[in-house]
Amino acid sequence: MYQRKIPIDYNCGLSVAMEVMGSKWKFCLLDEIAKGTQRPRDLVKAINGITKRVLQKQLGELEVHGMVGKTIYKETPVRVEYYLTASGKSLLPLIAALDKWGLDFAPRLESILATEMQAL
Amino acid sequence: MYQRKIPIDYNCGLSVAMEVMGSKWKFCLLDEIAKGTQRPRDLVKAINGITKRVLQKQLGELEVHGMVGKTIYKETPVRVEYYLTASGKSLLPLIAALDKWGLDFAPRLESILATEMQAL
DNA sequence: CGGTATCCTTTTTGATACTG
DNA sequence: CAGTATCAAAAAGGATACCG
Repeated sequence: MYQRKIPIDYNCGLSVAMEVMGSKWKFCLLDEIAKGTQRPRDLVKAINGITKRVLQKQLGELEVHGMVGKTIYKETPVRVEYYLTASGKSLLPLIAALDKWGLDFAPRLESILATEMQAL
Repeated sequence: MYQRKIPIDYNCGLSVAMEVMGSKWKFCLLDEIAKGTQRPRDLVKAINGITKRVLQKQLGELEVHGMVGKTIYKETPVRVEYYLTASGKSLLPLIAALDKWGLDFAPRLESILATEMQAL
């Protein structure tokens, strides 16, 4: 049975948003699918550092939460294509904003981390 | 020394954003500090489910990344107040958007999870 | 190829106690 | 009160093998 230590607070948007998107790969994943990468094997190649197992798990969660859907082509070997649902697409502006923020902040972060490493 | 399995890609905004904000409490934390909750003990009370230890760790990371700063008042017992830096404040619109998205999506998530539980 | 299961390692977390 | 350390428990992650 579905269990959570801390129940979701449906009156708190951040609580809901974190339930759905609170894993570090999910923004990347939706972004990549939106860009047209639809097949699992291509997603593994496209997203630096993700493994098959983790990808599979997060795609499954995104599917349960209604952010993505998939089409199965019964060829051999089988082909599967993921796509964004309407809910998933509604996150795209947010993802774009996050991406933009990250790009703006990148130089500062780089210098911060350089200093950190120097200190050690 | 500072170690990462997957180096940050400074050309990818999402990579940078996830490095800084990719823990599920950080959005909540910045939001709560922005609302005026500044002291660690109050943050623990205000944020449902967070523990002192985790709070401390994430505040430390946010501080290293330049999202928050703190003022130490040398009273007894000591009093510490966290505040948002300019960088931290620059995330507020994003947090607000995320919060709004979550509120909009809440009813749908609630019904999805209800169905999930029924199925088991 | 997509998906699942297994085994094992690494991280994260919770509870607790201690210091200034 | 804020912050750190310790230890045990839980969760997440990598590698691999197998099935349809």
